[in-house]
Amino acid sequence: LSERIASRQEPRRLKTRAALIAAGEDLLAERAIEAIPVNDIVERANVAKGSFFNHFADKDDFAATIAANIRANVEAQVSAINGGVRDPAARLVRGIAQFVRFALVEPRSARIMLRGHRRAVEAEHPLNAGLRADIAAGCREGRLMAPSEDAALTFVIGTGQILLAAVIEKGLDGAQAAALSTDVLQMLLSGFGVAAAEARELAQDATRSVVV
Amino acid sequence: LSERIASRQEPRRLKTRAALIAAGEDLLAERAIEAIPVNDIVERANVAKGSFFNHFADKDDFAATIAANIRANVEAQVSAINGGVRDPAARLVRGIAQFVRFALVEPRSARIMLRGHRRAVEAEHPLNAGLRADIAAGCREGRLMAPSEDAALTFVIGTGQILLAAVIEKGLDGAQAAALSTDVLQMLLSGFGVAAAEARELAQDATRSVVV
DNA sequence: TGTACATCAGTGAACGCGCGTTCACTGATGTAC
DNA sequence: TGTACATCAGTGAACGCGCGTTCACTGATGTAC
Repeated sequence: LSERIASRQEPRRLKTRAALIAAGEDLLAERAIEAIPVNDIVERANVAKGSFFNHFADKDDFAATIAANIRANVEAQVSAINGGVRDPAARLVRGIAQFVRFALVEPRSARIMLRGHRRAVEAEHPLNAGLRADIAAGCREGRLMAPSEDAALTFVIGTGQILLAAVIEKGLDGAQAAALSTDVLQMLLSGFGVAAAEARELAQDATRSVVV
Repeated sequence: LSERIASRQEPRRLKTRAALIAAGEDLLAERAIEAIPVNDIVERANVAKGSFFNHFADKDDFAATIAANIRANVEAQVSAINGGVRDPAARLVRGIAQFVRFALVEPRSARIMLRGHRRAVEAEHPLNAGLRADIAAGCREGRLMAPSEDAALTFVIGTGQILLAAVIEKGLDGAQAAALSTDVLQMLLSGFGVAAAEARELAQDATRSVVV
């Protein structure tokens, strides 16, 4: 939105900005933006208070910027993991598995995402649009069975969210997260009418290739 | 905890307290406690600022009291709806359907519950303890099939949470909520290995008797 | 290469508003007689 | 029933702290010559 003309001091500027954002990610992982004084942010970033307002209009702008960064990050990871994978059933579980991996690799960001779960159910959310397409394709091909597309989407989102929450809140390690994800994703595919044995295999493949 | 000796002025006291709590429920449904000034609470409750601190130690105490009330309320409703129902599969979907009904009947409270979703995954949560028992019984009897009890519990909680979120955030009416719940609960039971036709029937019974 | 300079991000003291909390006082309520 | 009283919840002005935000100034950076 606020595109700025590149300046000679761009590197200096970016360094300060990055420090602020890193501090914000640390603090937002713990509590909501309303409960975080600007003082805490700049202190952690080792930056003067005034600098904060050189970079962000206000606290809400700051929080929104960080949330948008994270969302874009996750979206990119999920769509990357499915590059070249055609089977809609595999795409579903691989996408969720990548979501879980994100929680393991970047727990700070995942925590922030979990807190701001507002628009998670919305159809317009890009992550959800991708899911919806996979579900629609799967139903069309007869690969997946679901009473309705809306319900299927809701069902999948719920599964993804709860896995994210479980990994973060219980502090699972990689092995535990992989085990739980495999079992839950198996149940998810069974819910779509995939036979138990194949569901397990697909779930295992997804978590193996992704969670490690 | 802080049991107090009954006084002559108990009714007067309770009236003020109820007004504060009602105001708090209105406001907490919109935003977190940190973002709600005490001024707003007492103004909406038509009560002097000082009264707030006659009743609650501080803002956090206030928010915690409201959250505990709501939780107890939901727990009572869910356990009531399953009185006399034996079949674990039916108990699962009826419990979740009651959860959805709660979102329809008391959207304010449901919104607050959704916001404070912190400990939702915890096994010790009474709602989850009940679920776990039903799942364990179902697996023992061969009525339900799941790769692990933990995964099954996670799966069910995720489904319940996402339905609550969908009803609240999309503002579904009773019919829409019933339709979505039926479809999602059918998929949930399929995930537990219940045959499609029977899963649909159980899901329909649960939402019919409960959501209306 | 060295020096003077323009640019622009960084700085932190200062401001004043709004907040949570306190407390001396008011007055409503039920009781004693 | 009526009146004096004790109790205790309600009241709201006052307090002072901490907050978000501003802005005049500093100094780092790259440029011109």
